[in-house]
Amino acid sequence: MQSYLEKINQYISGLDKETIAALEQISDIKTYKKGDLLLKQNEVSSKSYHILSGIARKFFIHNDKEITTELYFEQDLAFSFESYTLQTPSKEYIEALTDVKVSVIHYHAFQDAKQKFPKLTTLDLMLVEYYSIWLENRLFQFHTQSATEKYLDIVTKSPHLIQQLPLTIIASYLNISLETLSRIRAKIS
Amino acid sequence: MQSYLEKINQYISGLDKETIAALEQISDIKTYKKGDLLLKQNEVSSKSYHILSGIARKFFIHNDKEITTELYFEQDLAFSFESYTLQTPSKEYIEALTDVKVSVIHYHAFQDAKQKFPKLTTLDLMLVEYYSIWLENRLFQFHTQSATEKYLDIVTKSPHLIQQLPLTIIASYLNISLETLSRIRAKIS
DNA sequence: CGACATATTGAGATCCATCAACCAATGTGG
DNA sequence: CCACATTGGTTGATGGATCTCAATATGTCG
Repeated sequence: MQSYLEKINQYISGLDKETIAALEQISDIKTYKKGDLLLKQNEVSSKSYHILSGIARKFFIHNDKEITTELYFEQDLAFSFESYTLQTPSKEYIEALTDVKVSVIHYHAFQDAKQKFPKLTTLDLMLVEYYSIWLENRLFQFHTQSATEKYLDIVTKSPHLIQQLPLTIIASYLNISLETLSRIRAKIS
Repeated sequence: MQSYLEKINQYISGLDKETIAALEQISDIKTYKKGDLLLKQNEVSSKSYHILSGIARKFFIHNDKEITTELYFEQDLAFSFESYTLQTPSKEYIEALTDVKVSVIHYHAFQDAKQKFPKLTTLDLMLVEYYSIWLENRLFQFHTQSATEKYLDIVTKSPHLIQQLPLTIIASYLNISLETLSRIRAKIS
């Protein structure tokens, strides 16, 4: 997986100048404040946000409970996949968890660019493949791991999550209650 | 989602003869008997199986328990996504649940074909997008639904599952125990 | 300081898994 | 074609993981 990200980055580095120029031309730098919503529920996700700095999350509300589906750090690509791909209303919100700086590309601009620069289709494919594998692994987690195991997993594999995010968000990302998470932490240390 | 499948099928219908011929040239019809393994754990998933008839499933074993991750019916595409994409050993098995007839395409043959027929890259992208959305929705299920809700969901949305598969498989697909599923069914009817 | 968000801890309830016994249908070898 | 094994499903008893509700503590910021 790590190496697949490298492969993607290599692919980007190897793009011709025209393709890169086309990408830059349709990109737009924006900033958001902590707490701002980059995408609201029922809105169509018509832009992709490449995180340049800061942290964001994607979440939805079910039975008055917030469930975090993805956390975004520097270099990540944020958007609601289903909404973006089908151009239908989003079930999810995207929220800035800190002040955030992003590079924005509009859906339609990117679709057009793919027509003119076929290498962007290949890039798109690689990115979606990467996301699919990530999704598969997350499903695998929910299929096999207990609350404690899920927590230990991010402690070892993604310690930056724990250092930079409130437990409320972590719990909602692991789909366990804040209380359970608190108890797990007490027992472990 | 339904309509996205239609869009994909339309795209295939609209392909030029050369592209279609190239696809057919690298396809191979094969049959498997009920119980046969189309892919074994630790094997690299080097072929995709387009199901022409019959039923198959993908599963892995965790703590001596089989967990079914996907069910394949006519027209579905069967392979272990991560293993196929990264060409690394598969965590999962693919098993024929009935006698099965498939059209097989080798990974490398398809990669080559994409080089020569760029429309296949677009097709590949659409298929992976479809799979990502499917994965997102499955994750959504596991995040939000109880055992009973998951069961009712397939009763209403995929009744053919219940008609054609033993409860053991259904339970393992919903990630609940066979006993729990049996009790849910008893309570409902 | 006061107010609001964040985290901890306790008690009780709930969902579901596990273990075990049992039943029904199917099929196979002698 | 019977006897018995195998597969698939049901039902009961029990326990564990985790949720919910509620009270309390800690932290942070205007």
